[in-house]
Amino acid sequence: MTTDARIPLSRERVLRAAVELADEHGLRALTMRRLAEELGAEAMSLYYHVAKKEDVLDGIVDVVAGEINDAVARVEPAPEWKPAVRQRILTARQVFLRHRWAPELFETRSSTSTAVLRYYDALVGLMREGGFSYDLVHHALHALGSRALGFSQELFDPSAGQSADVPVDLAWQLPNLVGMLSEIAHDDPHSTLGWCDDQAEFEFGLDVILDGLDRLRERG
Amino acid sequence: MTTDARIPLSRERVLRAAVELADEHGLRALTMRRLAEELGAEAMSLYYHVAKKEDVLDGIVDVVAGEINDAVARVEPAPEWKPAVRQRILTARQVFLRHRWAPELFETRSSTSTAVLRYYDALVGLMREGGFSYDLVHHALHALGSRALGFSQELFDPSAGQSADVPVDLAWQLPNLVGMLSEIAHDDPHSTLGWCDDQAEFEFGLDVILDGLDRLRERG
DNA sequence: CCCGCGATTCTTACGCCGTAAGTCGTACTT
DNA sequence: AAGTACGACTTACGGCGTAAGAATCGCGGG
Repeated sequence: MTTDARIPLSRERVLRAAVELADEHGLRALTMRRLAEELGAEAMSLYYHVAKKEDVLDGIVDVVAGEINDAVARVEPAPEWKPAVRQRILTARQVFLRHRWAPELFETRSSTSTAVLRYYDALVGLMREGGFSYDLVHHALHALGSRALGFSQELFDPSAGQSADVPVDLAWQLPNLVGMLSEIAHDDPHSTLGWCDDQAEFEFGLDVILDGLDRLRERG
Repeated sequence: MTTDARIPLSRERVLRAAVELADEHGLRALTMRRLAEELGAEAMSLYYHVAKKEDVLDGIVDVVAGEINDAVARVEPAPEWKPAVRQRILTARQVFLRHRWAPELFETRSSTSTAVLRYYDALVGLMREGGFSYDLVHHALHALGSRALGFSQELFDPSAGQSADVPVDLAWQLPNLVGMLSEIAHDDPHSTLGWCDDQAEFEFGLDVILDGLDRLRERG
């Protein structure tokens, strides 16, 4: 369909098509049949190159993590740990902006892709060089959570919680939220991601954590 | 099945059974047919009380958020904002420990449950009383992310990445990770949750953020 | 040239899933 | 006693992941 049927299938081709399909139509649209169709093949043919659908999902996580590693490899290293880590994470984030379906997938995979491990390894190295103990690095990774990889799931969309779709009687029970949102509303430009999860908010949260970690590092 | 078939179905009974089913067998096991079976009914009978499966998922998120609100309502308020917020979040966390499937669901729902809104409203109120501007509260909620509700998804399980399941040749490429994990391994007691996401790590990350926010608040 | 054989792809089929459409029993109203 | 409306049930459809086996392709040796 998308490409010539002459080209034989291969694990790599399947995974690339899967990423493309998810990019264009979302994770829900990524079914074995649809994926096969996109490759000009039948669903069962994919199973020669891929164990099961879970394998495809693990695979595209690895593909995205590979893109991240490629991207961070191209940035020149900063001298201090904090800008270095910050830069690295923001660069990784760019990849997630190209693959909006990826965060959900990264968070639900149980096995960890080797590309992700390589990413974390380099991050640990950066912090070690910056004077962190292994123990503090470990805590830091937990504190950063998904932010270490460049994304943060937003649990609720404040801009969607505005007066429009919340019934008035409920809004009366939410004085603080309503107050906050009415004050926020008018200075909010369009964001990088759709919601309120824009670049500025991500960087704010990231800096709060990095600054906190830096203080803990100084105290030794 | 679980309860007497005499009791008529109702939205509430359906949702309660759904929570119970997810608690016992995971989200994957929560299908309309299985849920009906658990209630001693047929799958299609549920649709009189519930619009569609998505409605069930939204519903059980609301049920869990309700449990959270009940739980936090029972804690006596602390005088200062930081222990108050901290206590509130750790109390909410207890509820997620009873419903391990809930984080995944909370993060993938698009519409926000009213119970969740009420939870956030109270949290905003606490921080406002503590001297936060609306603007800083807004940033704070983004910085906390899912931690505001009491959970944090772990992207990779460091303890699973130990020598056992990572091939040796790969391990050689991950010197920093291997170093960190070998040092961490022996002082790690059993955790509250299964993985490394134990109570201590959650509290560490939470305190890093709360301390950072406090400093920003002081600076006005 | 053709033949066999392994590598790759396709066909068919099964058991799940969510749910649309229509039927049936029962209890209350009049 | 008949009508009615609510609540549960039956049947059926299309889509999913994938098990099992048949068909096809490409290529090296007789």
